[in-house]
Amino acid sequence: MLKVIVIVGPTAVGKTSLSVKLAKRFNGEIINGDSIQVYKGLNIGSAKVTEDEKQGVVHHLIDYKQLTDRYDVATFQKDAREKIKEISEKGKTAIVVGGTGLYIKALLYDYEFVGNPINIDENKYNEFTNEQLHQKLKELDKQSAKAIHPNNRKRIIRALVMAESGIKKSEQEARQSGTMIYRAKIIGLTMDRARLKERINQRVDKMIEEGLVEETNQLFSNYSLKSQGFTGIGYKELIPYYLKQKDLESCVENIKTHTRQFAKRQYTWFNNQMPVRWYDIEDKDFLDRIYSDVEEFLNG
RNA sequence: GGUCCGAUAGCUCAGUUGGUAGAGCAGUGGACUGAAAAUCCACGUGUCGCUGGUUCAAUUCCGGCUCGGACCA
Repeated sequence: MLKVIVIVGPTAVGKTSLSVKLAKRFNGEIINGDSIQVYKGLNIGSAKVTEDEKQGVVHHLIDYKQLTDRYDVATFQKDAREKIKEISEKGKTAIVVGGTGLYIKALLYDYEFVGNPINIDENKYNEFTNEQLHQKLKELDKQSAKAIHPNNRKRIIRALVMAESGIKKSEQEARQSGTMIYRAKIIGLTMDRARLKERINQRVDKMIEEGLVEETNQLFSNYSLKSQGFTGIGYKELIPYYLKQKDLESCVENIKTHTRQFAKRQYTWFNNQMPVRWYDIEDKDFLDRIYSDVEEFLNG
């Protein structure tokens, strides 16, 4: 099994900075594990590493998709696994860093996505209520229907489409063992929640100062507002401002709120879905502890 | 100075024909297998501004006060 170092944690906690430090110290290359930073052009709002911050460290799976491209877990899983292989073969350390829980989990575990991504035409289901769709799924894939809440329309439809195409979601999942296919050292970065909030607010204000509005105005005038990349926090909230439907202040307030809520969901995921070893960045010796733990991991 | 309106959850507000109250948002916890920065679920006790009075009982009715806001001077 290949070894991989993984850095996770809520947004704004400092994953990027740690990743570069580790890469430099342990001869590593970084693989982005973040669903929004893969997009070209989403720089300020996605808090993407700058050239300066990279300090010469090689970064993968960043800036490699057009805004209008679709992107999904399966693509990430495939591409990231390739990168881990390549980096390992060079004798270097693969460091995955990102906040997208599902992506990281699908990468590390034996999640299996068969076939090609299905184009889902949601309009096809417009005339049905949640209850009706759920009922329909119950007939085609009872297991999945049980696992998905009736109000979670998006997931019900996904499972429905899969069942109709001949691959039951529940069966696809049953084939998996639920074990990791890498030897992973999962580092979780954390800090006091109240102070993280404060930090998030400051970071959003800084993004505005650094020209997030200019960045988005540019992008919005060049790409469809429905582009997948614009579902990212920091972008979708500024669309109403771009369309002159809302004032800037309230849009910025929304960015802050959504970022906080996102951070909370990230905690829920990383606390409950993966074996994360947490390090509090406010402990004076957290870096040293990480260094020695990583060293032990790489030598062990 | 006078008149009127408002004061209820962190915020915006609803409500109680008198029997101590509930929505949205925020917040907290949780779920998560092809859009995941997405999607979804659960959780609502707060001196009902303060103070007197009427009443078996007042957040609700009456008086005074305080603080907002509007209007008149």
